Amino acid sequence: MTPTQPELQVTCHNCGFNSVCFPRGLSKEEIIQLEDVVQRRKILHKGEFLFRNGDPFRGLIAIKSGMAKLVFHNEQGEEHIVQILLPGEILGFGAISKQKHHCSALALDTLSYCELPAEQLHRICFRIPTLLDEILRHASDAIGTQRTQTLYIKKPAEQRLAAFLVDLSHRYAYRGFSGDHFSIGFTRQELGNYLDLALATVSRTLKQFEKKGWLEVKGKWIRILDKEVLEKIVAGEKTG
Amino acid sequence: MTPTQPELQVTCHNCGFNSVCFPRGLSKEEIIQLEDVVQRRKILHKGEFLFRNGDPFRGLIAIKSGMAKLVFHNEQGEEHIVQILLPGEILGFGAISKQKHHCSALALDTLSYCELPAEQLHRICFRIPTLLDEILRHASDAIGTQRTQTLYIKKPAEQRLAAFLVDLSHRYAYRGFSGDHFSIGFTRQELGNYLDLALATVSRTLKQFEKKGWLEVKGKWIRILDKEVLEKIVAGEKTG
DNA sequence: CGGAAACTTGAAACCTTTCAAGAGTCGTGG
DNA sequence: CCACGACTCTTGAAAGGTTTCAAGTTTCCG
Repeated sequence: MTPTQPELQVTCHNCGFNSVCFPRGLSKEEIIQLEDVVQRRKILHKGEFLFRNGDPFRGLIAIKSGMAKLVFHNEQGEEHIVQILLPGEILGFGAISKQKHHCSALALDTLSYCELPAEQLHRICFRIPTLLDEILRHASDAIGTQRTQTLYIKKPAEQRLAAFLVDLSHRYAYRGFSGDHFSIGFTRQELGNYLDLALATVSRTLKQFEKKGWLEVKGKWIRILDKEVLEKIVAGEKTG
Repeated sequence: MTPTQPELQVTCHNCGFNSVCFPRGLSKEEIIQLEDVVQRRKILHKGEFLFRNGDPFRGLIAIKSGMAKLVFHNEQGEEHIVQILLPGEILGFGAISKQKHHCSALALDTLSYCELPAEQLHRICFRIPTLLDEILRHASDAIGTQRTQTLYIKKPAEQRLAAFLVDLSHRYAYRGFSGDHFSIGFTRQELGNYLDLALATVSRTLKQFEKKGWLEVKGKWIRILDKEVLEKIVAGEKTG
């Protein structure tokens, strides 16, 4: 609680994400306790790493601004994008088990983040019992997210892309951004990698959605024009 | 600690899985404390539910014997098998977040299990600090498992099936069973559902592995004959 | 403004699915 | 103990969705 930059310092209690991030569900007093251990990290630029595969687990990370991608590298050196992370979202749970990262995380654009240090994690859970529940909830959410991802990969290209867009839209909206006009962060190549589609298929399907008037595509920016149809596509209802 | 069936009662400290299940990493004294809250449940028969989609989260479940499958039902009523569970494995983490289940779990054969009740979860973590770490580790493992599943779905049929078999083999071996001769639990239909392959493709690919002498297939029973080749397939190395 | 990177788009190739028919397996009852 | 029926599995052939390949077009950034 000794801000080094009084003017600029954002702490948990005055952070816009405190209802979705680490402090979710905590009382004002508990948030103040939490601030003691949460570290505000410096800014990263596009392509810089939050952590690399094999790094020791240093703590849970909350994205404050910008986007990140989580990538897994297999034996053959192929890169698989595992997750995309928006402001207000937390990453690092996968590394708790073995206390080291099995993925790399890197900035998709300029990014800032906070960290709940690993060595404090245990102690702070005991100091703030509510936090334990919240950490477990976040971990549980991470399982659900990953399961949803698996389920979508099993559907045809159209549904897969629609599911991605609808999911992103919800996540942006939930965190206070526009759910109708947002950046997908990924290039077509990366999006294809994430959804297990060829670059060409992503491009074609996106164009098809645009032709039908369901959305407007401008590079990485998407404007959702007909969310209901997209949600029907996700649900598997056929649309001419 | 008041066994109702002194002769038959298996408690954590004398359970064969206590190095992989809830008690993993706990001292003898801690295991005794844990036993106080872990409930031994009755036996289920094939097709009976451990819990159903929408049920309130009653606690984490550890399979003591038999196999279970975790299935998700989407809006259209399609069934997606999310996970297969072996003896000594834990399920239920996905339900912590919303305190209710989004999947159903049911016995693939005769099955017995233990439960760490939800209402005790918080308290027991405070009584046994080591358990908190272990619960977090198990949750973290669950994320890793689900991620691995997603990654395998992205590969061709051959690799996908090989990955499933090698994974199952490792998991059986890790829990003290034979890693070379085991049951896949699933029918071809279910295995196809799980791996996102048509029933026919599962059958064909399995037959192909058998023809090449990598394994012996007898209904649901598999005997691994050449684990090294299978692992090469998983890793993506081509094999004539 | 120019070059590199990202994206679009068509056509052929390919893996997997679907459809369908037949063989095998299991459990129950005569 | 064998027969029967139901379910499961195998296997072939055709259909289909995606990928791959490749050649343009656009966009981005120095």
